[in-house]
Order: sequence, then structure tokens, then C-alpha cells
Amino acid sequence: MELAKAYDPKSAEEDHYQRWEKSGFFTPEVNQNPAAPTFSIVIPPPNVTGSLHMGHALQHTLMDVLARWKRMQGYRTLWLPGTDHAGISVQRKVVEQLKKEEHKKPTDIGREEFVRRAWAWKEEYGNTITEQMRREGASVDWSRHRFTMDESLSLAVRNVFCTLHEEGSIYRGLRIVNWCPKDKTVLSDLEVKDEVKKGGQLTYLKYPVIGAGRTITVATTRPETMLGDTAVAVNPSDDRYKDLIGKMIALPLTDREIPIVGDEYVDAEFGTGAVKVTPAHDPNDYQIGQRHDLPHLLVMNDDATMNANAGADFEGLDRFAAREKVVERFEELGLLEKVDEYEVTLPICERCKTVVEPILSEQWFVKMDEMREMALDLMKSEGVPHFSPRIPHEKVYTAWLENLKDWTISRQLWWGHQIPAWYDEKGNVFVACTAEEAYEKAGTRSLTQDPDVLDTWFSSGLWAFSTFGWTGERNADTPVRSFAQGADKSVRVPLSDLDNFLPTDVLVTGRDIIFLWVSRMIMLTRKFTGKKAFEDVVITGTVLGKDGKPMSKSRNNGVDPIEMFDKFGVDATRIYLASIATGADIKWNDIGVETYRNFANKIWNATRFCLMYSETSDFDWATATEDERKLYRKEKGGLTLADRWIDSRAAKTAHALNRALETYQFHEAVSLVYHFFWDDFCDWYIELKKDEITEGNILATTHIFWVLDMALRMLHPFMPYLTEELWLKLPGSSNELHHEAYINAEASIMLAGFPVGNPKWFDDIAEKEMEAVIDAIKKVRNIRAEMNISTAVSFTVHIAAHSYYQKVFVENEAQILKLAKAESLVISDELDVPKASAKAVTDNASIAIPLEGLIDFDKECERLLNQITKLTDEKTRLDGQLSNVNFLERAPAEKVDALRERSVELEHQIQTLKNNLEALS
RNA sequence: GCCGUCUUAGCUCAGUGGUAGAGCACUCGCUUCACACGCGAUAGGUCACAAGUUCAAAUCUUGUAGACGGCACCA
Repeated sequence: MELAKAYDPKSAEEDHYQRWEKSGFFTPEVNQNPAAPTFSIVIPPPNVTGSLHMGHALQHTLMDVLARWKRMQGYRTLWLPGTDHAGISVQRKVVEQLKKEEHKKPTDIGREEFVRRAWAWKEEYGNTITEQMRREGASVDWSRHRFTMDESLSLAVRNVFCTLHEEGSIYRGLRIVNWCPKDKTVLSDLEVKDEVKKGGQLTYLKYPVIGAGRTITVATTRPETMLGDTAVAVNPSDDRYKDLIGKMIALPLTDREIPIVGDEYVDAEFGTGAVKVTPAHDPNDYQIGQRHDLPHLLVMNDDATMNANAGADFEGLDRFAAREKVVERFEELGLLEKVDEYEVTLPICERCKTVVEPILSEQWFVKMDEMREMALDLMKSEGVPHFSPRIPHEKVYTAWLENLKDWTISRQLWWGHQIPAWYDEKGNVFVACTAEEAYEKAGTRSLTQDPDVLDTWFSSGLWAFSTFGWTGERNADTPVRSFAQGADKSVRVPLSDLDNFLPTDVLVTGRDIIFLWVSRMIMLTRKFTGKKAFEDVVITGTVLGKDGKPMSKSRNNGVDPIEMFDKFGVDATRIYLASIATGADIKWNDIGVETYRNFANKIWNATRFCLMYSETSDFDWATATEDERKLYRKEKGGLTLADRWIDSRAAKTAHALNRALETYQFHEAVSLVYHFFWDDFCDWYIELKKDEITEGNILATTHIFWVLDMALRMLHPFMPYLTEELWLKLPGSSNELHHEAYINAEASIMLAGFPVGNPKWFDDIAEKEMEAVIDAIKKVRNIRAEMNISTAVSFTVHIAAHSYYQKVFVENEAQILKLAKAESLVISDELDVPKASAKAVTDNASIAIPLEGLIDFDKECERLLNQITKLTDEKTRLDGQLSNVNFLERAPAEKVDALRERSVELEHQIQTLKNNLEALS
């Protein structure tokens, strides 16, 4: 079979995905084993507004590696894809579109039309990311794709809301909330970020105290809020002010009189020791207001302009303009004490970067107490979820839960799940799953639904179970898609996806949404299904730009995954991403991907070499069991050392690979397959077997295909396209090689069994013998290189060794001659060579090459001295330890023995080298 | 303020009580019939610094310096 000289990822990427998808390989139904265990992952649903970035690519790669690995192991595997309706983001897109195309505001077209357009926007642009996921090779079950506003998911949302409300866990209340004046909606604490702003100011305002003939000074970073002050608070034990408690202040710029109150909250040491109290615009002031029964005076509109309460002079002014004007007026009145430079951290809207205004507002909240305890208990009693990496996430997650406050769930948007609460004309609330129910409850049809929608995270918090058909309906028929698991294969009990796939096995996501999403999904899943959402959570690190900073549009340091796919191939990009240590941040570098692009090419060419000599064997290597193969080889003359060695290496690699993936050590897994394939298989095995193979030795080709097949299977989860492309070309690849669960499906490596790495194939003797051969070859190569001997010059290699290894060298003479480019081999007990020879020692042998006329004596001295120095340094270190009584007494005996043996061995080698050196002079 | 992470070869990063590793770059040599996206051979590190625990520390503890993250507060 002829293969191109270099691997071209494009064609493989185009061919296979469609076929996999069309053949239903991504669905759990492809698994025909009724007793198969299940494996499930739900995708963190990307925003419909999003397009693929490197963080997605990383997470998707890890999820796909797990899904493909488990699928090959015979698990009934489901990786469920979907998208999130992304309330604010979509709303903003539609608003922009409306403005640009029609110069209209949302209120011009009304809610119904706006929502219709949002859906249209979603239909048109919302599947960018799902298309990109196909390119990634993501083995997701598209037939189970979910959207957070799908009918059944929306039903789940309403039912959860109603249940929580019935229990009293959801309530409506007046609170200080984070208000974004640009998006004109409330935000949860988690959607507010801090931004340190230099050049901020702390303004000191003097308030005249009535009847005291003095003023009291308060400091503020938001002078405009003084228009809403309803008190000044001082610490009751503060001698400077305690006489003033109870007195009234004539609040400047207003005609209001406000009291001075004593409150322990006030820190006498900080600022002036007196605090202006604005209960409607500050959470702490609100608390003080509650304690002293102060009125709340809201002085701003929802766009952060001042309202009528601020007075005629200020009404309509933006908050920042009002701020300046307040300061000016105080100065005019002589009541401005001073303005200090002050570094302030401003709360900003995570999405639009507008300064968030704390404002008193009526919103819906979820009490988190019960669910918090559930989640904490799960962690405490079962250690669930198990985070990878555990440090620091387990602790951070637990600490966050312990301090969890009520969750603000209403949002002043039109796009999303409208809150299922209706009001009558008197303002009575009726919470119900449908309008009809609400009418029934209210006994009237003249109700108005709450205009707000729910926080996007409310619906995504149900993702782990709402995606499997859970709607919260009593007596509802949950859709039955999959068939049963169970010990008795004859009994096929139909089970719903919910039964089959919840709890999911693992969640793979970024650390930025542990609180926003992961924690809420854990709590809501536990509460509403009684099950765990997932056992394990893999937290990926951040892929940073080349400058070491997080990728962002403003920094223009982003790297587009699609560009990388085009440049290096999907497989190379995937395996590079998987090679990043779990949870570690990494600076992006193209060279890393290039390494794996080269690796892909190496795999391609190794396979190409094998296929050049793929004579049909009289033995069906492909479908034979490992035992049958061994038996066959034995009958036909047995396995060579190289065969036994590569079998052992392959088994050990597969074994370690499975252990690494079980513990989510993806980078370790990559390292294992990379070095097995390149170092063991290509650099040594192929080279050792080359003659046999090119000569058409059927035993040799049979065995090499067996190893290659195993290597490709191990690589498949990381490099799906390349491995499929090559595997299908292997002689004998067919669905007979599939895992037994997929025996009827069309041939594909993605359904082949994943190598187990049975320890019974570990062969330490073969590895030790092979190493002796490899060491000898390396020493000869070293001599050739350091003596500058052209490969055109051939020479005789003398090897002295114990009889055991003499036998090994004799049996592998052909290989040694070929790889060391030597002409002949002399194997003996003792070296017997002329003075003009270059020499070296290995752990098992002494090596000499007579080089009459070619040897550079100075150089040879240097070589020998170098070797002696290295070994002597090591021996000195060992002997130091061995002469330490404490070491001998306290270190484990086996350690001491090992060191003793090594020391003796080193002494022997050093002595040999010294003799060699003497012989030179 | 509280909690936490990182600092290892020129670069990007693994490792984690018992002789320092990879990829790339560098040096030398190879157009060897799978692959120059390659092959072979070298070189390169007192594992940030200091003290401690230990027979043994890059690995554990404490502190210092630098880089960074989360949470809280911010009159």
C-alpha cells in the first residue's frame, strides 16, 4: 500500500467525523452489550453567543479523551452536548442588532417581538460553536443536544422554581443589590468583579449639626449619594461624638433633617469616625438603617441618573456629573473640608465593565442554607466531588460554601426563563408552573406575569439532570432512549436516560465557574434527584497568551484554535492540550503543537513503513487472541528478544496509561504514549526488526502489526483522526477487532478494545537483556561520533561480558552489527585488543574497538578520563552514604543493599577504565 | 485583611523524600532505501534565597524575595 510521504491532517479530518456521526458511534446505543457499565459526561454548555476559544478546546479535548477511552473499554458512553441561552449576552446582541439595523430600542418593538428576534438570532448565529466542535472531533451525541431554553428544560426550571417557592426557599424581597446601569439589570455577587482604580478621591463633607454650633465631617467616595442620606452614624463609645447622638443634622443641598445615631458598626479609628448613612445605596448603610429604623431614600434611576428625590437641581444628571456638582456646591457653601487622593476598588459588571451601583431593589432570592448543608455534607461524608487537582479547589469550594449567602436570581431582561410568578391588581403574588395554574390559584384571569427572567445559572444549575429528561413533573413519562443495564442479560428493562446516566462520572470545566455553576449543580441535583451530579471534577488551568497573560480581545493575545487546527492539524493541537499538566496554567507556544505535529508525522511514517511490507500472512494476526499469537510464534520459531521486549514495553505502557487516565493525569498519559511510540517502537523496535521485515519475514511483519495496532489504539483518544485513518489501512482491520460490545458496527478504531496492559506480559528479563544490547550499541555509536569516524568506515567490535550476556550478544549479533554499523563482532570473557583501541564499559559489558590508524590517543584519554570522572563522582557519593552509620542503621535494608551493589559495580567499571587508560600510555 | 498557588537547563514545562527529566533551541556528525516534521552523538541545572526536620530534602516545615490567583473589606 502506498502512503504519501508526509501526513496531511486535512483529508483525514474531512473524512472520518461525518462517518462516525452518521454511523451512530457517538450514541450510547452503539453499545450492544446489555450489561455494559455506563459512562457519562455532560458538557459545560457554551454560550450560544460564543465561538470556540482555547479554553473550550482544552476542556473538550479532555472530555473527548475520556469518552473515547471509556467507549473503547466497552462502557455505554454518553457525552452530552448543548448550549446555554446566555441571558445578558444574547440580549445585548439583539439590542445592538436592533439599533444598527432599525435604529430602534427594545421598547419600540415590545417584549414578544424582542424575544422572537432573540430566538431568530439564536437560530442563525447560535450554532457556531457546535459546528466547531465537529472539527475538534468531539464524540458527543448530537441526537441528545440540549439548549437551556428547550421546552423540557424550561419546564424543569419552572417546576424547580415552584417547588423552592412552596418550601419557602425562594422569596421576593427588598435588598441592596448590584445594579448594572448599562444592562439595567441586577447582578449576582459572582458577576461583579473588582477593578482597582487609581486617582480615586475621598471627599470630606461637613454637615451642620442643628443647635450644636458645629459641623460633623463625613468622608465618602460617592458624594452624590449624600442626597439620599437619612442619618449620620458614629460609634457610641467615641468621645468625640457621643454627645451628638440624637441630635439632628440639616442635610445640605436638601431641606431634610436627619438624625445622628450611634452604631457599633462604625470604626472610630477609620476616617473621621462619622459615617453618612445612605440605606438605599449601600449594603452596610442598609443594615444600619434596619437597626435604627431609618427611611430608605432612593435617589437614582435605573440608568444611574439622579431622580426626583435628589432634588430639582440634580434630577436627570448622571451619577458622575451629580458627584462633581455636589462637591462644587459644598465648596460654595464652605462645607467642603478637603478632598484626598484615595485608591478605590470599584465594583464593575463582569460583562460590560460598567461601574456597578449598589441599589435598593425588590428582587427574587434563593435561600441557600439547606442546599449548602447538603453540599457540605456530601464533601464531608464522601469527599464528593473529588477535585482534580484537589489542591486548592476542594478547600476553596468548601470555604465558599460555608460563607454562602442568598442567591439573587431575578434579572431585568427579556431573554431567558420568565419568572413563573403572577400578580393581581392588589399586588398579591401567585407562583405557578403555568399561567393557567396561576389563574386558578388567584381565581381571576386578570394577572400580570413578573417581567423579570431568571439568572442564566439557574437553568444551567439543573443541567446535570434536566438534560436527561427530568422535568419535575409528577407522573411524567420520562423519555426512554437507552436500554437497560443489569446482570441478567436476558432481562431488558427499559430505563430512562436519567436512570442510566445520572450521576455523571466526571465534570471537566474551568475554575472560573466552580461557584457559579459547579457548586449550584451539585446542590440542585442533590436536592431534586437525590443523586450526585458527578463524582469527580477536573478543573483545567488557563491557557495564557504568549505574553503570559490571559487571552483577551483587548490584549489581542488570543490564539484561535481553528487557526491551530489549520496550521498543525486537529490531532496535534489536541494532544498538545492534553499534555498540559491537569489544572496548571500554561503559556501558549506554537512550538509545543509543532512537536506533536511532528509526532503525528512520525506515526504516519512508521505505519507507512510497516505497510510497505504488509505481506499477507497465513495466520490471521488481527483476530487472534494474544495467547494464540504467542503460541503461533512459538511454533514458528519463537519470539526474538526484541519482540519480547516490545511486548513488555507495550504492556507496561498500556497499564500505566490506564492508571494515568483513571487519575486524570492526562499529561502523564501523553508522555507515556509519546515515548513508547517514538523511542521504543520507532527508534529501537523498527530498527531492530528492519532487516527481517524488509526481507519479507512474515513472522516479523505479523508481530509488528500487532504492536502497531496496539499503539494506534492507545493513541486514539488523543489523536482520533490520524489513528482512524491509519488503522483502517492496516491489513485485517475489521469490526472483528472491535470491543465485543460493538461487534456488529462498521469497522472503526474508535470501537476497538482499549489495550489493558495485562501484567502477565511484563517481561523484566527481556527488558534487561534488551537494555544490555542497547547500551552496547550506544557505546559503539558514541565512540564513532567522538572519534569522528565516518559511517563509511567499518570496524570490528569486541565485547567482553559474563557468559549470560555473551549469549545475549551472540543472539543479537545481527542487530548490533547493523545498528552500530560494525563489520564483525568478537565476544569473549576478556578483551584482547591492540593498544590502539577505543574502549568503553556498560553495566553488563566491556567494549573495545581496534582503530589502528584512526584513533586519536589524546581524545581517547579524554574520553576515558571523562567516563572515569563521572563514575567516580557517583561512587564517591555512594561511599559517603555507605560509610554513614546512621544511614546503614536507619535506611531500609534493600536501599542499603542496592547501594552496595552499585558501588561494587562502579568500582569494577572504574577499574576497567583505569586499566584501559594505562594501556594507552 | 484572610486563604492559596507558583519560582527546576537559554525558552516552554514535567517531576516530588533516596543518583535531576522532556520538547524546542544550541554544538558536532549524517541526503543510512518510513520519516530532514528525520537519524546519530554531545553539551547545558548548587531545582528563587535562608534556616530547620531527616540517615537522606529539588521534594516536608518555617521564614524571606519575586510573580500570580481567589475571597472579604473599602465611610
